[in-house]
Amino acid sequence: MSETGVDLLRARGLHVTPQRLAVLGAVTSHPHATADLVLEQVRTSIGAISKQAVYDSLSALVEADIVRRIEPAGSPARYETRVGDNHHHVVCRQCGALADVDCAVGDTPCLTASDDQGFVIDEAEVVYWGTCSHCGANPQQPPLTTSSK
Amino acid sequence: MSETGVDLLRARGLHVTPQRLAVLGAVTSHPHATADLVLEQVRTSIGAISKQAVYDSLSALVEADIVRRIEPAGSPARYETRVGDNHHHVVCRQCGALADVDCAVGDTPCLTASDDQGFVIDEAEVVYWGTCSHCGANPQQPPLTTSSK
DNA sequence: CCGGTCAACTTGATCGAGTCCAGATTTAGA
DNA sequence: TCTAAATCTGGACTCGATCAAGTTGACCGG
Repeated sequence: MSETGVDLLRARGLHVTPQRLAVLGAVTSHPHATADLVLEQVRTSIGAISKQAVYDSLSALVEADIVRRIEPAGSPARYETRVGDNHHHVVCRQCGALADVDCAVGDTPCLTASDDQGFVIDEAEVVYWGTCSHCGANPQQPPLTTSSK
Repeated sequence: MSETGVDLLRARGLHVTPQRLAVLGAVTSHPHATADLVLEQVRTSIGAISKQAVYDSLSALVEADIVRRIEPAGSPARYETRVGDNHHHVVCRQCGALADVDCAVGDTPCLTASDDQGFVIDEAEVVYWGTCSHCGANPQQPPLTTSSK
């Protein structure tokens, strides 16, 4: 609990600024947040911040392995603080909802391609596509991205 | 071999137009092509087509399960004609090169998440990240996306 | 063969995510 | 405190993709 973010930043040799702390806090309290949502959250918490500062802070945090960036097809980039564990994601085709799932087999079976084509593989990313429980129950009423506006 | 594309389109009840045939041909002869590359290729083959028609044709083909759309993070969408078989992709972090790989275990081990969070999963997409043989050999000289232009 | 109907195409504008740039400000360490 | 380096601001801009209105052309029935 004493990992106040300050420690995390200091440990990486990054400057400690209110903006970065707020960005880190926003990502922590809103897993899978988009850059846009982070911007809103940070503005709520510290009053004002530029879009540029958010992107830069997020990039710095990703670079420092403090947060992880994920980009499901058809969605803007999302950020989460869970790094290091080998978990994957489920995406709802209808509403875009995103949830965490642990790796299917526990180990890392998917990290070994049968034929690596000469590539040196360092990461396997798994995205499950399907329908969330809400959309499965209400197939006619997509809760998001309706043609409003 | 007699699947001249016309048959494929007819079988799905789609109108057969020169534009769609050309788009399908471009994707067939250029696996993993971006929409932009398809546009170029089609213009070379039939002279003129609008960007809109390319996107529309590609969407129709994807909808009809004739082509598959893949969207690696940080890249524009790419299209390929291999549908039905359960293969995945390797992406080079440096140059963005993309190659096919078969599923690691042959079956579909990755299609079963340990905890589906209430989602009904219908597809598992695996993306391997790494370095291609070319970039591994020339780490200092990224062959693409240099600051030209 | 001929026309009718509706899908498909064209043009042009728009949108959203993300990046880049120049300049002002702030931080860390001695 | 002082200095160099890193960071933040605000706007313009790129790129991929989509929307909207109107015209063209493919398919079907007569």
